[in-house]
Amino acid sequence: MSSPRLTETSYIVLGLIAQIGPATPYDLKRLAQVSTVNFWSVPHTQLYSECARLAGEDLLSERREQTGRRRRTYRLTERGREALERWLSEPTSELEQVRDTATLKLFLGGDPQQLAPTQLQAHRAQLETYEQIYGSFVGDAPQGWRLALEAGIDHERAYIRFWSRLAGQRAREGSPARSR
Amino acid sequence: MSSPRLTETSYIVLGLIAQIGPATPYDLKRLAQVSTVNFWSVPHTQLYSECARLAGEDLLSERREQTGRRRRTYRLTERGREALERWLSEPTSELEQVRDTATLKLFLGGDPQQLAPTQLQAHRAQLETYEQIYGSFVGDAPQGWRLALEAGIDHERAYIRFWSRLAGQRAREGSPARSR
DNA sequence: CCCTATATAGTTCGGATCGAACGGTGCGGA
DNA sequence: TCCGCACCGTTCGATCCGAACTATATAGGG
Repeated sequence: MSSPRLTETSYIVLGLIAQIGPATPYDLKRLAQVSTVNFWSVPHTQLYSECARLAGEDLLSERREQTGRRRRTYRLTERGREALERWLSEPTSELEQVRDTATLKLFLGGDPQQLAPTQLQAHRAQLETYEQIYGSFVGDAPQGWRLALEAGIDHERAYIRFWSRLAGQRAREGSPARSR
Repeated sequence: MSSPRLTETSYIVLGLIAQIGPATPYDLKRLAQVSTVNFWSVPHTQLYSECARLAGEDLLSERREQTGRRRRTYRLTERGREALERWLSEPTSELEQVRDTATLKLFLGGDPQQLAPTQLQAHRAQLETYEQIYGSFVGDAPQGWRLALEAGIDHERAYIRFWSRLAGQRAREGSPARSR
């Protein structure tokens, strides 16, 4: 049991199982791919190790098939549900962490005019994907899913505005060949 | 020399040195803290190891004080500058990666009304910081710095709009006690 | 009924990343 | 002189990450 030391990844596992019921790591993997990826990416191998770890902490219970693939199915324990509820009810003042290669290039001196078209295309495609998913939620999706997706859509729109602005700008002031 | 295998972190190092001239890892650390953190965070220990690695690849040259702190100062080699220029001139279609604890809580069922005030406060403070830095750039900051910061400001505004919307909403539909 | 192709499911392993913690160095002031 | 703090640099173990691989199930063709 010891000191739990739960990370965000732990709560993704606990939280998804809470929403969909008993699941295998593989189920979680597929689910994470379409839902969570937007604001928290987890490599799939970690879902396997994380489930095992949480089972060791008695936050999940594990049942394993005796034959064939010997799949492990996990479900929430009472302790697990408590830990999740506790975490969910605490607000956080933590800010987002972002890693964006294109902005980095811009920062280090990349040419806006050259970067913008590619980024615009990528972000427009992403926005379209999100909107499609959003459209497929009728009333059945949990509130949290809708809200998180709305946040993602907002951000894609912000990126599109940003890169559009750069694309639409004449080569910008005399731009003295800085640095060196 | 071998196969360089450069990561984004590598280019941050090369790029910052290109902009400010010869520097120690400690210089880079302080600089990164105030400039890059917005769209790419690098833990400071990695700056030390990364500089050493790049020197091994002949992309940086290293000179070390013979006495006292024995600081290592790095400067760009010709090869380093070429590698940097090559990377900067390639557009990328990669999208941002985000990790945002608050959105995660929302997604997993956290109460919007409860999360919003804390997030609003945090994002407002962050926006203010950015705007202050932006104000301190008169005309002297490189174009990339201004643009990257503008992107950061756009995103903070998006977050503020988003959380404001949630804060300002009556406890939302009957919100059937979903899940379980 | 067997063979192959494809989707599903799970694991291994080495390298990259991370950050807490620690150990020196230099300087200003008592 | 020597104390204390800010500055500077590094070590180390833990975690994270993902490419690559193995194994299982199933469906369709012959």
